[in-house]
Amino acid sequence: MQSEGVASRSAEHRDSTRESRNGTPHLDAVSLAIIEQLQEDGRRPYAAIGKAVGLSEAAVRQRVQKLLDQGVMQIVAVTDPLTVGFRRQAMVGVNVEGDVESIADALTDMSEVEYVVMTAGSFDILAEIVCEDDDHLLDVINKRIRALPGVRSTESFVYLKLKKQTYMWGTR
Amino acid sequence: MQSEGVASRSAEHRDSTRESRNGTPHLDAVSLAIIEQLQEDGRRPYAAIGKAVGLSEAAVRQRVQKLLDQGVMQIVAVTDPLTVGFRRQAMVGVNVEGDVESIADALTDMSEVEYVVMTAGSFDILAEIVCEDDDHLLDVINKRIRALPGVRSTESFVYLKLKKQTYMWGTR
DNA sequence: GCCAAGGCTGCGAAATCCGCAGGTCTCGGT
DNA sequence: ACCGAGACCTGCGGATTTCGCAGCCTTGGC
Repeated sequence: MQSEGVASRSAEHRDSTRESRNGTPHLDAVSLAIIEQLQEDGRRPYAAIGKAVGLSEAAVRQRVQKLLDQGVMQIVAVTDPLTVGFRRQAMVGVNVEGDVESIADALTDMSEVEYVVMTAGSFDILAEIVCEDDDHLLDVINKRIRALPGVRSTESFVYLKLKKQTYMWGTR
Repeated sequence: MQSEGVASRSAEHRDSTRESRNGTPHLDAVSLAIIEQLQEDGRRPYAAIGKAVGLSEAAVRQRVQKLLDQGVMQIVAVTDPLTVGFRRQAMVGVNVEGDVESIADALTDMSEVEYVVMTAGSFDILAEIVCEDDDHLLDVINKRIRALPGVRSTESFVYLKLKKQTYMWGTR
């Protein structure tokens, strides 16, 4: 049953999370509600979530597991690295000539890069990087990122202070 | 099994999280190790974490609760709003004349703003905003942000595709 | 109509969470 | 020096939650 092959047969039974064109699943209202619950508290018991969204404990558990497996969401601890102590952080705007996506992929492969997004505007890509110290930061930006073939230019914004960080879209 | 814990029971004074001048607590190695565990899996059982860091289940539970209460970390579900479906996202660079922090606070108060960071570079502040649709996005940027007294200029980067999003500083 | 697949429910059994009492250590006041 | 307060840890039961699985229902293909 581990088909997972290309298999894209049109055979499409009903499914709370089915694939659309690029492989990103479409979510129904119940899954959205479950995610909202977990955005408030990632450790909330399945039974409590079930009560809130109108499903049994087991059903919630299965759906959560599926959302996790599909990579639609992740349940994790988030912190402000600056608060936690060591490390330098910065956002880097990148301009690319040629294939933007391949550069984005290259950035994604770097362990120091935590966040990569392709954008419209005066930057093609924004990447957030977390480093040990200034030397490390400098090294990543100047030696690694600027060295990528296709990178036309970069601009850096070193983090001074994180003011807000939430994950509550949908609940307001 | 000699729990290879991180705890070094001697040199350390008491109080695993004590305040420094700005109110941000200083964390000891054990708390860092606990956070690392929860960055891998926010639902990992306390007993398993305890085994990994060399503490009892109850001790881990107390520390996690404290870290949560202090706001040092949060355990939540994170998603890519673009994947989840609706909503437009953008990063906005802001230039300020006068008090930067008060503008940052004003941005923090907006529910559409999920992320605010003060930076060094050609922007004073970077803010990530999540909106219902293009109209909403336009409204927030032009009517709300630009209207703030002290905002000299803004530049927007509309998100096209999120490529990477991790929370694993410290584990590499 | 029949069958396969996906999803939901309803159980026990196992594991986890929770609250609390009791012990140790350090600091600071008397 | 003595003693109390505060912070932290451990060790327990008991309440909850998680887990795995069998069974039922519905949908869509053949």
